[in-house]
Amino acid sequence: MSENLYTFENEDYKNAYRHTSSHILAHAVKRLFPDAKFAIGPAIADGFYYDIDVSETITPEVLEQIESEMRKICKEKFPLERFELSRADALKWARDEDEPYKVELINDLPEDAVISFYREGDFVDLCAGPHVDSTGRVKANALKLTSCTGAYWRGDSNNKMLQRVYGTCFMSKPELDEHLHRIEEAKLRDHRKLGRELDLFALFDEGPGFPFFFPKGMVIRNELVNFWREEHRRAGYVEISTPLILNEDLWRRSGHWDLYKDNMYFTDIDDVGFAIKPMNCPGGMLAFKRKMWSYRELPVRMAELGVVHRHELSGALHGLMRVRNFTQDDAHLYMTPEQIPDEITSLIDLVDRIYKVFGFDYKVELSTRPEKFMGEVDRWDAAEKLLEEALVAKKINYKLNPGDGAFYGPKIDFHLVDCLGRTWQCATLQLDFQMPERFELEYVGADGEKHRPVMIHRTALGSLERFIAIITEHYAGAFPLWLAPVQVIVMPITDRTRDYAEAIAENLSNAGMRVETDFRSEKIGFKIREAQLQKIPYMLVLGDKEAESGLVTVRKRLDGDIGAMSFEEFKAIAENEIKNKI
RNA sequence: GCUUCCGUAGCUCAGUUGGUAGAGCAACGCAUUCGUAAUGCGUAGGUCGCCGGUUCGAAUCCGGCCGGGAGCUCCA
Repeated sequence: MSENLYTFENEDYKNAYRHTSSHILAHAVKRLFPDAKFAIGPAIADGFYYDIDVSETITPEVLEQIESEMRKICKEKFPLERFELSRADALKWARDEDEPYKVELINDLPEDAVISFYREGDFVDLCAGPHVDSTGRVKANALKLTSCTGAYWRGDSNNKMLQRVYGTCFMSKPELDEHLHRIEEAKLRDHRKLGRELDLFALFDEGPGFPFFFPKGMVIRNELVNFWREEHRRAGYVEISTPLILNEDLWRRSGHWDLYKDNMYFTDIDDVGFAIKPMNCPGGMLAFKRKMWSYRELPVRMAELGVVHRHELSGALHGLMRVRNFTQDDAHLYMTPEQIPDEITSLIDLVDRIYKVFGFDYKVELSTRPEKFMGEVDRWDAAEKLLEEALVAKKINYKLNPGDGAFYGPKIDFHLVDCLGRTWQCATLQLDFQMPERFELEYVGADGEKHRPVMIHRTALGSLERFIAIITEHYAGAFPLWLAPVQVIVMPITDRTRDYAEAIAENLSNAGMRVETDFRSEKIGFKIREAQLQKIPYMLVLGDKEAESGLVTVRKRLDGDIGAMSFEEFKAIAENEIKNKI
């Protein structure tokens, strides 16, 4: 066996170690608050948690008390002893201990399950294990409780909310410190902070969930849209635009009224009910239905940068990641059934091509029929199979999310990761047999008969807002040249070189570059500092030497001073960088 | 929406047991003309999120709203 068996390089050991920590947590809570009832307490990616039902409110001060009690338990070095009970005895234990959540858990175990427990000192917990052999294995000084929040029992908002205590632990204090330091570093690239510092975008109290974009944020947004348009033009898309507000009847017909009403905003026009669109598809259906289509024209790929409004729960809002007003880079594809596999495959390729430009790593998930759904079950099964086959054919690793599909069809989602490791759904690809039925979409086939097309809903970026949030964190605000709001800042060292600097700036501007000048009577070090903090990719430092030689001295955001060169040479470097999006 | 914490100048934050507000940065003005991450001096800026209550007196205590953070639920 490897000598790394008892280190965190061994995932099993790490999980056992952290799982033991969660037992120690429960043990400590039990000592301090004997009336506490315990739910579940697993190891997770960065640590562990335990869901607890206890009358005492667990404040940060209480968290510290629990933490020091945990340290004691570590030092008391209780061995962890496993034992098994019959179902009847296990239930008797849970009832005697007055642990109603454990009773439920035991009752839910399969008929043939082995019901095991772990004992450490006088604390016993229902648990499948495994654990480390002693509470003394857990390093008392490398343990930290990080937060306490609410969490519904079994993740169901109809159930009681318990208190979830999160903690983390490592095998040594330096590793814990490093972990905490990493989290602090990550917070520095939070898009909400960078959005304010770089003057890109913000949310105000006056519009919770309704984001503002400022001039520099709009540059990024527009560059993104230009890129998006070019990629879609090449992929055979046409672009449309549909209204923000449409008659209520349309939403009844689409099924949104029945299944999505709680998330929609409404208004009246001349006493007639209208809805503000939460999705672009119904409008897209009307755009498709405007004329009769021939099979020769299919597949039709209609894209739309659609502004949608959704009444998300206030607690779900999160910077630009989760808002109530956002622009989906939507598209609806209409095709014959035979064309489905090719279209799915080329969509997966399109998303991959786009994400590669940003150097993203993404996770793929396949979501199937939800509880609230439209249509027939066998149609759903067929659609799910098609999506699965496409993923398998492309050899893509994916996670299955049963019951997580849209109400009109199953979907493949692409998730990107934010600075704190949370994942956000961006691209989505949804197969839909329902809308074409509801809206009676038709095309004329080779046989001269009318047929019903199949439809795919999809986004590539997901929403401009979320995507901009993700790239802001991904680049930590240091956007590549093609996206940078200010690409070059021209800084004369003294007023003597102001005219020269102005001329250079004008030439750059005429060459299509986004250029700013800094003519303030500040020292060059100060100007550079500010430009660095604004993460401007190129700084041109122009003094007497440059004015005389007709050159420009270039400073790069990352590499510092890269020396003097001709204006043309600099322009060529910059243009190459922009063209290749590096 | 739920649990919990929070809300003081544009930003980051002080403000001791209730006695009606302070710093740094930014802004503005003046001086400085400087070679790769902070020149100096000065000026201005706040109904302490909002509403109500307790009190002789509230940024501070209590209640209700609004907004935010973390998480749960839900989702692009």
